[in-house]
Amino acid sequence: MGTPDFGLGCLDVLYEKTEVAGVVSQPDRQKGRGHKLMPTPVKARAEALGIPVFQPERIKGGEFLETLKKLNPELIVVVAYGKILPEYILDYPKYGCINVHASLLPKLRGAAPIQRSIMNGDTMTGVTTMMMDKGLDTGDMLIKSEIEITDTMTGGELFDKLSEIGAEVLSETIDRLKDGSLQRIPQNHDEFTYAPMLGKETAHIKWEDSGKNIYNLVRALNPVPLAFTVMDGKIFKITECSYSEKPLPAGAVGKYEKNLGLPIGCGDGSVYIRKFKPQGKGEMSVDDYLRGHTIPENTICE
RNA sequence: CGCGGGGUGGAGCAGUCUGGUAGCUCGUCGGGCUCAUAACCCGAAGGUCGUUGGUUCAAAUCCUUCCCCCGCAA
Repeated sequence: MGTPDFGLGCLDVLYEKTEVAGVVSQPDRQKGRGHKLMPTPVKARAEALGIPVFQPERIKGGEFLETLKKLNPELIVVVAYGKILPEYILDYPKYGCINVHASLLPKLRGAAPIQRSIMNGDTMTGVTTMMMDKGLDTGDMLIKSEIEITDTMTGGELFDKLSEIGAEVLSETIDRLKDGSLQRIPQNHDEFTYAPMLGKETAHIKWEDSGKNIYNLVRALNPVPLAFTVMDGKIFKITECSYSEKPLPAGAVGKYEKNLGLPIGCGDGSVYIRKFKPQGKGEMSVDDYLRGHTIPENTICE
């Protein structure tokens, strides 16, 4: 069971190592301009591999139980599916339900561990496989793999790396499940943290925050959904920046500096914007933008 | 038919409302100045104004067809 790109590597692993009875993904949603109906990435891959796909609108009710009985799985693997599984599903397979989670549990339980780890300024993260139980990412851990987060890594880069590692960890988990050497390690429930879903306001830059936090937010949300600010009523999505101690009032634009970018004041100094996406435009350097536009000093960003 | 913005030399824009010589800041190339420079001065090249049809003496500009890009939304 899975929905976004993150699950593709895992699906391939399962396809190689097991007999995949079926794939469950979220229903297709209207996406993009013109409300076009787009298949989820996992669905698209599954169809390409010739695996039957199921997209129940709700899994709590009895309808899905019918499907489950028909497929009669010995094991269910859940990778970023996006719905909470009721107990009747968790209890159904002989070998239980295994989840691939993109954090070092018990840290960052929840929906958005990848972006949150960068936003928090963490230097290490990883992937954990676990036996699912009825709590939110609270089950016993199976195999864990760590990775370093560098200072410049973006959410997208980390996403790709973790997605690779996720497939490797799942592969090992499956192997050891088969040879019976898998061991369950309970989580230390006193040390957990949450990684809540990213809402729209999460991406809105709060200029009274520290330069480092804003920098982390910008790279965590790159390439999607991108951290943004509002200047003169227009949205600017920030794609590349740095921070310094140069003092400026929070949210106020300073004088453009050729080698650094456009400074905007924050809680403990200022953030230099080097590249951004003005509303209705593609990504461009601030330098290019200023050839055709003027951003007066002391313009306030909200 | 969900709402909205846009397509003008290589880049970023102005000009469109109120039709009348294709403009700005850069970049590129050539030359000059300088110990020197991403600085400064002089000069040059480079544009079917997204596409189709129409109105007009005359269309980047007004009407029309289609294409493409993007923001919101979901």
